[in-house]
Amino acid sequence: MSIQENLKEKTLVQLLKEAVSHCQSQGIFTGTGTPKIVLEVPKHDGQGDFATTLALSLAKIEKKPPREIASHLVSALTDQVSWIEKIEIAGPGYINFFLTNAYWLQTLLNIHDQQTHFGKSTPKNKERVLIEFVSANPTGPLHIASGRAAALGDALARLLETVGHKVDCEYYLNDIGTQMTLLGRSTYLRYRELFGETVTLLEGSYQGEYIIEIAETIKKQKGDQYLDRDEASSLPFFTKFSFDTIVFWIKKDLHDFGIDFDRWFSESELHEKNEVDLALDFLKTKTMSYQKNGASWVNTTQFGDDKDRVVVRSNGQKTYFASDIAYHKNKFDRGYDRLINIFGADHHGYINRMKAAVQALGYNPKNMTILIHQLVNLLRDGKPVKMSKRAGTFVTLREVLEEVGVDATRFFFLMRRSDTSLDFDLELAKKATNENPVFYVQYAHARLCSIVRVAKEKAWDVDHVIQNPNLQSLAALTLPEELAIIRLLSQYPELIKSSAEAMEPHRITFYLQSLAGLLHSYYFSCRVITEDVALTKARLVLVTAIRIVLQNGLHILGLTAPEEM
RNA sequence: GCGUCUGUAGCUCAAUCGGAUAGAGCAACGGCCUUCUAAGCCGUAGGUUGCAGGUUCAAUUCCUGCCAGGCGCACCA
Repeated sequence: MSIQENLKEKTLVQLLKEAVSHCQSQGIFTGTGTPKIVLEVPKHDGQGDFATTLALSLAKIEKKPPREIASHLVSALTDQVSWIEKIEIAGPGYINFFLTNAYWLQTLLNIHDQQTHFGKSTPKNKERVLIEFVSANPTGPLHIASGRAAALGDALARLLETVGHKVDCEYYLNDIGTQMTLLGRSTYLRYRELFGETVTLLEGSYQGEYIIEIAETIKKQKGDQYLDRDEASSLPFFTKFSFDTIVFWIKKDLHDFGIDFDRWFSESELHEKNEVDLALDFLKTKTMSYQKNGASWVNTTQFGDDKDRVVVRSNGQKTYFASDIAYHKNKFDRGYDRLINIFGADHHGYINRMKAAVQALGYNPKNMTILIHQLVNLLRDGKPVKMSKRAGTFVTLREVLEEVGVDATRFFFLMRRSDTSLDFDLELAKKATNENPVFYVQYAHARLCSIVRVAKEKAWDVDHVIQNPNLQSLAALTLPEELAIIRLLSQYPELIKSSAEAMEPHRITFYLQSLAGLLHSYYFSCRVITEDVALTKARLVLVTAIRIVLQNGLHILGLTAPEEM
């Protein structure tokens, strides 16, 4: 890690720790040991670069006023460190640290030194992570709600990789079962209809236009050869053809959305390899399952589920849950340290039963994280659009991508915490193209590129300037705006770590907006390219550093960083 | 009824492990292009953080109860 981070993380904390023990050895403090020392970046100007609430938390133990504790601590901090400008006690007992400009300028050197690696880190425990997401049933094109899961899962994967984990992305395909049969029959009926037959659509059958589209393709390719055959012998073909077509669409939609899964895992594969039976047998030998009323149940209640769950129905059919158990066993057996599942809120009832199942299988449920994202409320002109795949009334991800654009759609989904529901107003999203915050961020990047272009046109050797920065020349950066930008830049690595820890990519969108805001403001008030050679060089280093951080952040979100707009 | 998520400015949302004066964008109003991209900048206005208690030096944050909304509670997938 950077020298600077070590300074902040270790030395400042260390100094405080030493101060505490010093006070204790002098008998000023009666307690023993040190509480956890937290450094935070104050929200307001004039409160220092870092602050600690150490004195506040010590107050209770020592039974002394926090400010008094603080002043003891500060006088114990006699060890003079060159990069501390001054220390103040403020408010109820905060200790505020003001650091020298030179300390901050070091950040710019780090950024230029690390480039795309700035913000990356190495975890204490590197994990092999499998993120399963989207996994929508392949019975129709992806709709917009899947877009949220897709954007979230992909950003999370990039984020976890940035902090040093090995991440694979997987899509679980439900390619067998009653839904598949229903899909095949829906297409089959539409096929007959194309030859002039009057058909009665099945109860609950898929009725979207796309079914007719698939039927037409079959008609084109196969003519009337299925017309005289009975349904039973035709169905396997219609089911497979429909499935293949839809999976092709889904892959294409996701690819165009910037997401390519490492693996598409078929449910049927589990059955072919007998893994479902093996998993159920395994539970039986572990006495985690039992027979009741002719069905086979897993005792999930002992691990916190509301009720026990059926895995084999009394008619002999295995439930979906049985496949899920086998699937998760399969995942763990492939050697992953951590499983992450991203579910829509309509599946939140599965959390306890899946965790219980994992535990019944003998794995630690803590190694499986189920992330719930609340649903997307689709609106059109403020009025809710009811979506049903079967009725064929839904808005596809593709439609939104074509109308709103990939970057804006991704950003829109990632801007909100995943556990709040999200209103997606189609008219607003289209109309708001120019107002979407993603453009604000991307525009900042484009502006920075423009500065570099102009500088080069004016014969500045920008590359040379950037490649050879040193603290001395950067000392020309003295404006409060410039230092504010640098402080924000220096927070980037910590932001990435905490976002990854919390699995909350939305924090990055807010960070990027703040950074873009500072840049736009700075751009308006200060010119980078001036007659002042030293100043221009220093500012070129600054703006290119901003550009690197914007690029790195946008990359994690899966967005482009355009050079021109 | 039980479980779960949410409730913060007119709207959509932030708020670092419980910290100082709760912040942005949009919408509204008033300014700024002869100078590196005006998809921008500056300013004004906007709040009893759903309600009521509790915990403590400190609560948007934690706890309890209530109110409102979303979602889920199958031998469906």
